[in-house]
Amino acid sequence: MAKMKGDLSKKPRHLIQVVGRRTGISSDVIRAWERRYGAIISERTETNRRLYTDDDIEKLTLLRRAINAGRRIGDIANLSYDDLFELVMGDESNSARSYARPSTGTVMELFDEASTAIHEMDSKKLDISLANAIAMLSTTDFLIEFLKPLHVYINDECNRGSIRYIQEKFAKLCIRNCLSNLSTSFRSVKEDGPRLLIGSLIAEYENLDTLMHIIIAQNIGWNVTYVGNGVPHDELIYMANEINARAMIIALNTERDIARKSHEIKTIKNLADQKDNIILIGKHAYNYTQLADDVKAIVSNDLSSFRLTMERLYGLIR
Amino acid sequence: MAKMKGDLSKKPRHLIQVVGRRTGISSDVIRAWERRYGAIISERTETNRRLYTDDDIEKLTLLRRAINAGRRIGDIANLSYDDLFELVMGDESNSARSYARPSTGTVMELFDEASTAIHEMDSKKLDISLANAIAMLSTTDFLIEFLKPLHVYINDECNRGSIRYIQEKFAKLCIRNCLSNLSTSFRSVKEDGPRLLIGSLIAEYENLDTLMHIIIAQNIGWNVTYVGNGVPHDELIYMANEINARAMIIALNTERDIARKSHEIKTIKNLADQKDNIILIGKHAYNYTQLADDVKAIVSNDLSSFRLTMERLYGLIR
DNA sequence: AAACTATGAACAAACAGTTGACAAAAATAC
DNA sequence: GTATTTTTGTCAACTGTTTGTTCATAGTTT
Repeated sequence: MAKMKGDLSKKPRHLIQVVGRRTGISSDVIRAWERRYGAIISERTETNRRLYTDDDIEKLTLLRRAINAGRRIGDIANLSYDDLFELVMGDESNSARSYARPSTGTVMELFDEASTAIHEMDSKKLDISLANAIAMLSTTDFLIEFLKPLHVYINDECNRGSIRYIQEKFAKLCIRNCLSNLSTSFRSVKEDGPRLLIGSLIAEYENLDTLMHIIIAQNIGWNVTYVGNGVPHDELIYMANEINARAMIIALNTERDIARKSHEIKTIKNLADQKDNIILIGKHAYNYTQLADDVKAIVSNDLSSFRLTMERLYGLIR
Repeated sequence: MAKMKGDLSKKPRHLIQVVGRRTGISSDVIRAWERRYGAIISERTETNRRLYTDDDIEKLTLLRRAINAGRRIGDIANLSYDDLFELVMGDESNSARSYARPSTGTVMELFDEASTAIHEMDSKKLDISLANAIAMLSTTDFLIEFLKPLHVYINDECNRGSIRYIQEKFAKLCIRNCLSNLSTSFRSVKEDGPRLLIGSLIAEYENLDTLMHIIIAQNIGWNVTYVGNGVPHDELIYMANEINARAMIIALNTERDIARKSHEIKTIKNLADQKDNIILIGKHAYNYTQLADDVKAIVSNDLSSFRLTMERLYGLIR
């Protein structure tokens, strides 16, 4: 994990399409911003293709967040990263939060900062670490390179006994909090993306991984409705049909009641209007591979493959 | 709050829409105030768009608070910032005890908006309603006049069967989300308030009411650490001592295991460094009145009395 | 060949500005 | 207590600006 930034992040290596997907800004718009305001002027290949760096992506992400908060692109396009950052932070919190920006933002340092806060049980410090990580990293990197490893770390340390149960709890609540905030800041990005229902069946617990999946789906452009854990399958069907969900995600994180859940998933498949797009995620999703084959559901075992799956689906639906 | 003001805050850089969002005053009104009373005369861009400074936003916010406190815009629009500030401080301290200020019309409308969103199962809409309510109301009003009734409403409607289980779940998750955001936006307001530990004992569920209590405590100035539900009492003691908590709040929302919990609360009382400040909140806190007398804990049955209690304690400690 | 990218022009929707009108609420007069 | 005037938020009509999207044309990649 923890690939050092630095090396890669300065290298122009992303095609415009990739940038579009990762930032949620269409390629046309990125080009228009360049043409009209010189917002991001990228390198080119010998054949004139635009190539963007990770930093470009981060700036674009900030620009989009600023626009979300009511800014006009023309006014902010050529602000520096720092000014933009300050602006976005001000906009997104009605009462000005103060973000302490760490000097150098490698994933490792961010990680250390967060784990120290957990050991010290300092929720304010942990909050700030998480906010910093969001600010420094692109959303995908934040989740995949930073938060997911942090989550694993917490579980491991707790199992090893080097942090206590209550530290695990408090840390996970801070993370949940942070994911909530992130989710909210993505909510109004796309005018009206296709709707996506996320939940888990009875005998499942709430899981931070599920929340991370939500962020990724929102980041792509889905309009997500999350209904939490332990939902009876007929309720899921009802809601999916009512809100005209174009896809449904079922989180499977325990090994209990696999038989019953399998049966329920089949029922959902049969009764939901959108029969085609059921995605199974979670620690124990692999137990349902056979079932998934039978009913043509998709099993997604990690965040990266989930992102690809949801991007593909998003493309198909539009 | 340690952000270097200076450069940026004097620069006119906010469009009217942004100002509207941040102050909760509609653009029409901002323009009307300028036209009629010269309240805030902003700079313009070359193309005649209004551009406001941070200071302008603060003055507008003060104006709104003054109006909330019963002033007339015509009388106060061209006061200086300092005069306005004193006025508002005076007004708000005089009426500080009566939280019934918002015209019922506003709250009603916000309430309708939210309940419609719940019936329609539109999480985006519900999010926006909640955000609107936060923008329109003071934090206390938001919680006591708006969110608490909404919470009760959801429970009632679900019991009556007029909304379904899944609607209840999704609505509560949206509210939780919103409370998380609110909590984050309060986190760094005060530099370092006294620390407060909030959690619940084993055999308790997470409850939105608890989250509302967190906001209120933060709003007063406490530095809150929330450890969630179902925490063993010895873990609570450990953490309280480690972080040097000046008070501990225990949420009691079920009627299970009252005897055991009573015993655990006694143990906490005996072993925690700060023995004096234990506050019992929640639906079933009243079951512990006798115990509270014995161990000199405080029982708080509703948000208003909780606010008073925490204010008093805050005053005593500082 | 199909999918992707670049460019510049054109377009439409959303937004901001101005002015004037209106109605509900609040203040004042009677 | 009722009638009036004043205050104030909202809205509509119209003009101009900003900005995302689309199209036609042409080049590149696989």
